[in-house]
Amino acid sequence: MGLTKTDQFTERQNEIAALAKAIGHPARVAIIEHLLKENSCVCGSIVDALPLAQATVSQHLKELKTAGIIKGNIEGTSICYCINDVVWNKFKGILSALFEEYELSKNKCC
Amino acid sequence: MGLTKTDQFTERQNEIAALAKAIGHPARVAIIEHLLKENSCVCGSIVDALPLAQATVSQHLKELKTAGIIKGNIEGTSICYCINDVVWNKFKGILSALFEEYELSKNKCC
DNA sequence: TTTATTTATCGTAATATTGCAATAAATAGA
DNA sequence: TCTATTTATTGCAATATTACGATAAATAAA
Repeated sequence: MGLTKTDQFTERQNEIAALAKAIGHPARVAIIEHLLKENSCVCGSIVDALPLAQATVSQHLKELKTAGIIKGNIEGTSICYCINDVVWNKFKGILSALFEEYELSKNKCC
Repeated sequence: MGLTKTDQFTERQNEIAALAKAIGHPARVAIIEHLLKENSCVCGSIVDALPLAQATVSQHLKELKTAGIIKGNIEGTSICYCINDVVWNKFKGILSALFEEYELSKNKCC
């Protein structure tokens, strides 16, 4: 119990869920927004921008990285984070398709 | 500890996170997909379509309802569930804006 | 080499989520 | 009223998430 039955769902369902879950926390949304806005995406600037401890931010960055949404490049002592183009576009595509399905469905019963 | 600092983030960040979190589980993605596909959206048909116990499905439905993504109409002994048009479109809009921001950002540094 | 800077990891506590069986609640129909 | 059907809720166990201080690891600079 307490364990999601991943193998019982389709790959697409698990994929959407994993990506959505990754941005399912305000801190991680804030990180994404920051990466979209700022020129610099050095880890430290993200930590400064968030109202959380460095360790906590690092943990959120790790989750986004695990989901594939962001990637980091080592730059001396610091790390430059940014959105992962491929995954981000895939995410966009998958969600667009989902929203598109809704437009096409005419069976609104309530 | 262990409690998300909701008040430290913007309304938009919390909004995106809450909606994303709601579809951040394969079972709930499956429910959404089912509602998009099926004519009937009676609760029982959703339970039959998912590889989970009735109580578990009911719990997932409650979460989607709490997030506002779906709504249910009582129809005799059963309940007819469907996507909440207003919230779904809002979700679409918010995410489209987020993806749009990425298109416009030219500061890909890694 | 030593020190400072930057980021990741560990350990821990509090809380949340997932899942199910059992049971309750609510209504339709006999 | 009694029974069957349908959905929600309760109670519980297992696991996951969130948060932070302390500390480790890795590199730059003195």
